[in-house]
Amino acid sequence: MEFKEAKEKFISTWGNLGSLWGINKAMAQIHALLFVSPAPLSMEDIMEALDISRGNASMNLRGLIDWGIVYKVNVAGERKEYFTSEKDVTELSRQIAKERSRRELQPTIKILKEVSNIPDDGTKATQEFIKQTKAMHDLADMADTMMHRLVNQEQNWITKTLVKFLK
Amino acid sequence: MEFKEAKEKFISTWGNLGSLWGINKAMAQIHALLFVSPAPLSMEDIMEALDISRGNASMNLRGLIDWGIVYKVNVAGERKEYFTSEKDVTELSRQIAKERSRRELQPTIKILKEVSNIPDDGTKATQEFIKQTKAMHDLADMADTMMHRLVNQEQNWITKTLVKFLK
DNA sequence: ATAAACTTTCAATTTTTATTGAAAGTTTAA
DNA sequence: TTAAACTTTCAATAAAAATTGAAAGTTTAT
Repeated sequence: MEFKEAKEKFISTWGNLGSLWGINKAMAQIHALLFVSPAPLSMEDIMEALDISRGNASMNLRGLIDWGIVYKVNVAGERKEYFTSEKDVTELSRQIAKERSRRELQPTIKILKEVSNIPDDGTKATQEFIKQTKAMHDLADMADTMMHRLVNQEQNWITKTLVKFLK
Repeated sequence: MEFKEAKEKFISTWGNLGSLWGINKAMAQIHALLFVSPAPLSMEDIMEALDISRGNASMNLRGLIDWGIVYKVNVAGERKEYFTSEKDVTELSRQIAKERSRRELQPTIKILKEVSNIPDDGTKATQEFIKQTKAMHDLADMADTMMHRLVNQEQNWITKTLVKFLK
């Protein structure tokens, strides 16, 4: 396999995989393209490389910036904006974990807490509901705490934890 | 909040959250419904509770069975099939981790290995591509190994690991 | 064997989501 | 200050995904 083919394969795979972390195809593909580019790219570059419209490129770049994994950069002597992605996979993971916790996990935990707090009216249906939603709440809460450990404190929590289990 | 309202809220929240683990709304809602039901439900029950068609119920129940988190059960003296979900949240997590590894992570790792193995032609673009896809491969491989620890060996790997970090 | 009870399949349709492209908006250089 | 260079917005459109419902398929009781 040659470079060009491999690059296309990587970008397309990453695009289809976007759903794994909750983003659309174009967004994931832009990220993939920037992730393997040695230098920042302009919007034109991205539009051309992925064959997408200006509007699409603009909106999805903003989305990636909101996720905190793509940055605007100024290239000396150039008027237009250039973009580059977070290159370090550990930092990338941390950023994604942080955002998913904020966007999905925390709102879910809040709702689980609410619904599991209804009064026990003594019926089987209610009792099962409370028991199950409480269990789910505790699980989600644990997962969220893990993610925060990952994101905040020790930079290399992943590495430390993994080293212990991987060898 | 009363039981009925709480139940609706839980089912609807879970439905919208389906995308978090890569399943559609109806599928996630069926799972939520079964998860909090004290007794197994028939297809009729599910269709009525969620206001969905027979075809929809049938296909999504199969999907959930394929995920290994919903089971068919026979109710004595009844001809039709009844369905129940995995009730234990730990087992549920294990099953989902196992399936996601098989469906998404492993195919991705294979492709990352392939594309990062192209010959180094000495250009900057190729060198960056190899470096970045290798880093991504290693990360994905670590994540997959973690998931396997979770799924195979120790039943309570999560608990053990978490207890260490959570207090 | 047959018919009632039940489940699955899948083409047609609806709904949701992503994408386009051109107008409006913004910034910069002269 | 103005016009060229560039970016954003958003209504219209296209593409993708989910849903329906009825016909076909299967199982079971008699």
